Amino acid sequence: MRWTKTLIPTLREPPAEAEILSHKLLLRAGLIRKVAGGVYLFLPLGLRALHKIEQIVREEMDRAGAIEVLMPAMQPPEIWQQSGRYETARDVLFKVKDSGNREWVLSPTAEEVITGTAAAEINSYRQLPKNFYQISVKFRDEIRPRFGLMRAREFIMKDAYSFDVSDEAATASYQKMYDAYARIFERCGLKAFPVEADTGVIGGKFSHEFMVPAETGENEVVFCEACGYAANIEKATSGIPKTAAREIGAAIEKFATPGVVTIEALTKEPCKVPANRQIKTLVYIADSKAVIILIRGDDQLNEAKFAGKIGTTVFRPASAEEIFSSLGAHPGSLGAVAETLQRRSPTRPEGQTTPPAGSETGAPRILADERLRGANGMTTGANEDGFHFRHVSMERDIKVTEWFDLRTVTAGEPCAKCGKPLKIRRAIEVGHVFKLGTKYSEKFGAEFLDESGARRLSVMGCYGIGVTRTLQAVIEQCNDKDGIIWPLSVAPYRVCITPLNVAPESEAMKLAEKLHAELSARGVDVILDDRDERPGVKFKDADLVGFPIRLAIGEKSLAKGEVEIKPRGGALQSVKTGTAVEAVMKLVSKIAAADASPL
RNA sequence: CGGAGCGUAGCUCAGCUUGGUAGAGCACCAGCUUUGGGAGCUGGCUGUCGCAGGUUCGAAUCCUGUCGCUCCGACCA
Repeated sequence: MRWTKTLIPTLREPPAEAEILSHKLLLRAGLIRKVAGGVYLFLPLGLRALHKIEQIVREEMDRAGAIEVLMPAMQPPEIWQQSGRYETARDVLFKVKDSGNREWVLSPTAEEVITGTAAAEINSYRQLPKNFYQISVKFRDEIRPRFGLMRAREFIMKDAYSFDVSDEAATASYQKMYDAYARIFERCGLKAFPVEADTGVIGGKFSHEFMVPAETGENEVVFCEACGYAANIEKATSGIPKTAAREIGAAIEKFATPGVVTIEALTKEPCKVPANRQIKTLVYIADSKAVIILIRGDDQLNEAKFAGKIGTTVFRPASAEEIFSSLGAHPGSLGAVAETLQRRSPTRPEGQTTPPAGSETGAPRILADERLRGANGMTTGANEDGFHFRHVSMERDIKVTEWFDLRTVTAGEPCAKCGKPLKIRRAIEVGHVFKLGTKYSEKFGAEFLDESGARRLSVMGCYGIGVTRTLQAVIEQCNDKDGIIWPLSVAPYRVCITPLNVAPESEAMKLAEKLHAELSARGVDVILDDRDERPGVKFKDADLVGFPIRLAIGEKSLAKGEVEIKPRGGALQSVKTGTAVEAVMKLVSKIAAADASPL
């Protein structure tokens, strides 16, 4: 390819729309352009890099035994209602209407379509296992798209769906994908690592996310360097001890706390109650009902864990008014001591716009964090503004409906497996594998007949890779002050030939043409910078775009019968013109070996 | 959804407070010079000042509305 034949609109200055480095580089290097918020155009160079990643994904998926299909981006809402995700995923589901006012769903993933297809087409255990995958445009109605390709409304994703005869077989399929993912990201030059993850709106039994460490990542990962434990903070647990029990038997006692409405304030004079002896009371509205959450004063609620326990994704913190109408006090004086709840629950003010909080019996569900189990001598709000209780015993004074792990792990807590201190760092989620079980098989009747003629449900798994996000993650991880440093495997072109004189009859240009032809013939992606620009401009652009190898042909070295070969970010070497092609091939091998070196 | 900020040339931005014929740098075009790390000089092209209303003799500038973009928040009572 010749530079002047394609379009590489590099920018000297980063556009104001870009905040993080990889986004700036995507724009500056002329890889993408924004068409609308969260919606991007891939320019020729960006598309080439994207295709390289897609090809790696294809090769590894094929190698793992998956088969490629292509499913529609627009899907009938009925199947989404059938799976239940029309409701549970409604916040992210993109919906459009056609001219006949018929509604369509723009697919964020394709469990519904593929499971329906499997139900129709797979009838016998002889046809299993199967793993279908596709690489296609996906849609999410993001509340707030940001960071370029990181969180976009429209993006490219590889999604795969496995069907197996048994739980054990499904676990094997899961493991195959897990291994394939590790290879895929390694081949893309990414230092990605798997972490235990929450299953979110996809549902399922367990899952792992593949994470690329990056300060700009939107996920937090808890990990243990000693034993290798790693989990998304939404899922992570630790070996932190439960709250120590204190004097048994002290009677519960109300005391005045005028103006004290925060955990922090209660720790100070005159109350002086340490945060770890306080019970924090939170109120959420889940499926239009109030749910009380109790966690220790010095802990923080983990909403993802909470969401996983209550069985609905439709929830939000209650407003101060809702809280007052259901508990009789404002935030800051809340508690779950049984007598203060019974007093309120059965009757409710007339004309209330908010549905009465609580279950049929009138008592709200009370979910408590495991760390509070058995705690006594605690302090909590009295459901009366300006008053708290002390000497509260979890068991004696509070009727906890369910105990769960609801708190968020913090750095330094002991690892649950080995006891060493946990660390936390930010990361970009580039892949996610789920063991789904039979959740979707049941909804769509994906059954088959086993050897004995019995009807059984397929056991499923699903597996996603954010292809466009992976592209940006590569840039986020591979760059320096001058621009991108592409791994060989993903580079739009591996070699950039830079003649400093581009006059057609010049010796430099003739040699450039010859080397371009020879390298192309050897199967190397190569671009010839035939622009009539000053050397500085061409070098700056080559660095910005990040070609792994630059081959410069200037008068000075040409006079010595040499050309210059320089790996991006590495040392320049002069070689005789006659050996230039071999030298480049050797350098390609060397870089390839370095890229593939153990992480 | 709440809050804040910003919309002026392809890009980065000034001008707005105090209303009076639209600006700079880079980019682009032409010419000359230059030619190994984003060159210099001369000349030139480039605008729905986001959009719609309003105030005014006159609006990029003031007012209202609206759309878009960016950031923060939407657990920690």
